[in-house]
Amino acid sequence: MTHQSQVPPQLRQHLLEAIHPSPADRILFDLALSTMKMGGHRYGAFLDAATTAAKLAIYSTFIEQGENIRKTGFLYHVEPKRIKAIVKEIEATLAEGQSLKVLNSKEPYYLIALPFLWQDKFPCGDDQPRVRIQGLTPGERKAIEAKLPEGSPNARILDQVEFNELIELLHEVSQTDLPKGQRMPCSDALMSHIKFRLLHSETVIQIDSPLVDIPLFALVSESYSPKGERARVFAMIDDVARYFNLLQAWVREEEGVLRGVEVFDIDPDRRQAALDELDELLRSWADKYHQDQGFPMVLQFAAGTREYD
Amino acid sequence: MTHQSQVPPQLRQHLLEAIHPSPADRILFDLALSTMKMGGHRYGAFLDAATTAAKLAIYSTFIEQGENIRKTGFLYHVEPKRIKAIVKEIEATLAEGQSLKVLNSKEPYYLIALPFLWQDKFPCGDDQPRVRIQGLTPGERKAIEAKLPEGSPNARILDQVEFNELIELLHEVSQTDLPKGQRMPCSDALMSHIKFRLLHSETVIQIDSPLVDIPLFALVSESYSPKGERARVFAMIDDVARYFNLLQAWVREEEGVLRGVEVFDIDPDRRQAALDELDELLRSWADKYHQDQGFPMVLQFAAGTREYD
DNA sequence: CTCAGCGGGAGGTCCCCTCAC
DNA sequence: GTGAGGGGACCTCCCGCTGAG
Repeated sequence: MTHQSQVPPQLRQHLLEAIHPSPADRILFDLALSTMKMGGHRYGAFLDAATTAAKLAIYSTFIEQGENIRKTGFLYHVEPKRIKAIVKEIEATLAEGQSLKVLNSKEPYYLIALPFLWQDKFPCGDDQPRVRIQGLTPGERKAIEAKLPEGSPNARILDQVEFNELIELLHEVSQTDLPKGQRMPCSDALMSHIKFRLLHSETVIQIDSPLVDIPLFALVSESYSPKGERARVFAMIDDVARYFNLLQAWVREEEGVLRGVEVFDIDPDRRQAALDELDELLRSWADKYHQDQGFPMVLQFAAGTREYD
Repeated sequence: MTHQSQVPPQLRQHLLEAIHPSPADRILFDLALSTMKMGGHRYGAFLDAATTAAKLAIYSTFIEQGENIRKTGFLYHVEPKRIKAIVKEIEATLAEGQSLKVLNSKEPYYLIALPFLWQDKFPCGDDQPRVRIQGLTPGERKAIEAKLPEGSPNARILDQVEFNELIELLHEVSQTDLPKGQRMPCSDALMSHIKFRLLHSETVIQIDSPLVDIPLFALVSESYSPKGERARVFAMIDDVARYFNLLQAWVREEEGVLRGVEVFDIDPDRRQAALDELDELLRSWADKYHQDQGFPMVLQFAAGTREYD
């Protein structure tokens, strides 16, 4: 997973140069990469989330325009019929909870929850055998268990059927919040997708042994995707969302908002020292003005190589 | 326009609390508001742009996976057939220029270009009459021209037909880059949308006079949407895109990247002074380390009210 | 067995129309 | 001018099936 989850900068650059996207397009592209490639969300899930965002924008305008369907329709080039359906859908959500398709926190539930549910449903003590297939000698069991890498969680090795059922269960659980109308059945295609994601991310490995005629599956990681990188990607998305929010206050010209961009060139040898100094500078500035029970503030900053001019 | 282009914070808050979106969803929502409500893009244009972004993400993975259609399909839960079509579409774009639907720079061309094209095609000298309708006495002309607000650009007042033709021309021009296959005809619905946008933003006003039996249209602004706010919205989108890019380098743990968030509380009376000091602090830090011909760097920062914890 | 291709259903984006208030 | 209907075309996201290798 690690080597693929990195976006190759040269390919990204190549694409961006050819398409010449606007800044808004670049945000969408970066967001798609973050959520789909790194986060493991489905293609359709990303599109649904974008649609939901646009629906919310329409709804907010609908309210501002005095609940005028026609005006809202003209503003965004949407049919009155559709506006009405969107408004109804959103008000249903406001009234009785989630029915809009959004990107669930961080990553799809059926991926992140798998290690926990596996260990919960198929635990395995240190001295218990991990393989529970009938008709194997202790030696044959050990041969299969020897294929597990170091540090694998204590969990039973499952056969094809058990593994499929586990995924199916996870998929069911992940949809409990959704209204009955728009639940996706756990189709073969979806099952293959989830399986592939788990194997590709090296959360699970497949063991093919000549001793058994069906493939076996073993949990080899405590969590989906490398922990450090996942945490950083999540922090990145969070930072961008908050930064976006700050800048909106700046656009509205509210009081107590500062926004700035400093463009400069630097001696590469002094770069790290400069960044360290900056870090310290900002920290001490925040400390200097911090006062308990005061007005809640946040300062965000990022510095690095300048790519767009 | 000015009062509507502001996103009402309380409604935004209400929606966000009810939906409980992930940070990625909030970015999408803010982006939808910025491009659609403030930027004037169509609903469908935003969805198309989001789809394009997801297609690019798929394509980049396709390349990384050694051009393996099936693997890519499994990773994102997309049919091989569809992958193939997407790859073909993107490679056509890479080879022979734009064919993907993106959000054109800043705002839709048919809106921002209108004031310029109007003044270009229907200029009007200071001493020339702005109304060129047959059968009006000079006094009647003056009565109509008196309805124009102060500071209106020097341009002729158009009748219904001329105005429609102008919009149609603008729409044609805005599509010259697109391949023939996916050009939208200037339908009645689209025409109404564009007209409504122009009237709503107070770029154009409609004049109904009992002296003439058809409605007249007058250009009353040099540019679509308030200039200052539009500039700030554009800067915001640009900032967010660049900030996103910086953080991706941070996620990859590249050298020479600094990322930080400072959370603190402040005495409201000292807030402005603190922000002024911070601004000066960062400026002098950048000046201190600036060196011509050095390594290109950028520092971005934003500070304001803390809303999400 | 895998793998490519084909058909179908559901739903959404577009377009246009009429009729009552 | 607004709301509430009707219609149809087209595309895309999903699914399942078949037949060649």
